[in-house]
Amino acid sequence: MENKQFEKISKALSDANRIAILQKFKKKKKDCVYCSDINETLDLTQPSVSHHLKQLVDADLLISEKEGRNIKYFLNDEVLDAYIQALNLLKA
Amino acid sequence: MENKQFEKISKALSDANRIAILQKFKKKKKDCVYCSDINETLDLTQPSVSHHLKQLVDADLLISEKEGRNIKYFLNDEVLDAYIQALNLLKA
DNA sequence: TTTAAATATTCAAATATTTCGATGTATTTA
DNA sequence: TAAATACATCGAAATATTTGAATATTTAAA
Repeated sequence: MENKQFEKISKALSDANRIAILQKFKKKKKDCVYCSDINETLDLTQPSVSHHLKQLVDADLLISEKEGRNIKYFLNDEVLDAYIQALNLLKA
Repeated sequence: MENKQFEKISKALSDANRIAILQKFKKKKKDCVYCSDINETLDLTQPSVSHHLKQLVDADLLISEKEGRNIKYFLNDEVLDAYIQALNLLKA
């Protein structure tokens, strides 16, 4: 993984609200989470949530999929694994 | 690992200069790196390098040890592993 | 014990990020 | 087609981060 992508992912992970978003995937026991769910959970306005989701998508940590007027998000396990691998390489 | 610590580590990892610092540990094939080495490598003034090193130490990614008027840094593998574990938990 | 070397701290400027109100766009429903 | 719903974008304010010049501190050497 390129340093630039590593930096971008780290930045995406460096905010309490975005961490909370990612943790929703674990708690839900479903593989997708809806934008509206996140809007309800976080104590932020809709534009702020939209901004945070965009950062996660731009970092490729989340994959978004349109479903009518809703948006579904999926955790991108491949990118998460690649990030973990890059971290493991630091220990070499 | 607490979310707060996870956030702090992610933030520490979200800067190109700090990533370059961490990669010096791999490249050197030695387990410690001196402050002066990093000052020579990075294209930044000494106070800026000092600031970045402080962030890595504050996030517990680096352990610092005084040696005369020099400072030696060690990579904190335990914290790196704990961070990796927290990332793996996101996939659950 | 003065001087030099290595690193830290302070302060301010530049830049980036976060947040939200207002508004725009797309899609569904009435 | 008009209204409502879900989400995105814009613009601005508040806040945080990055950077370096100046200076302080600590330790070693002369």
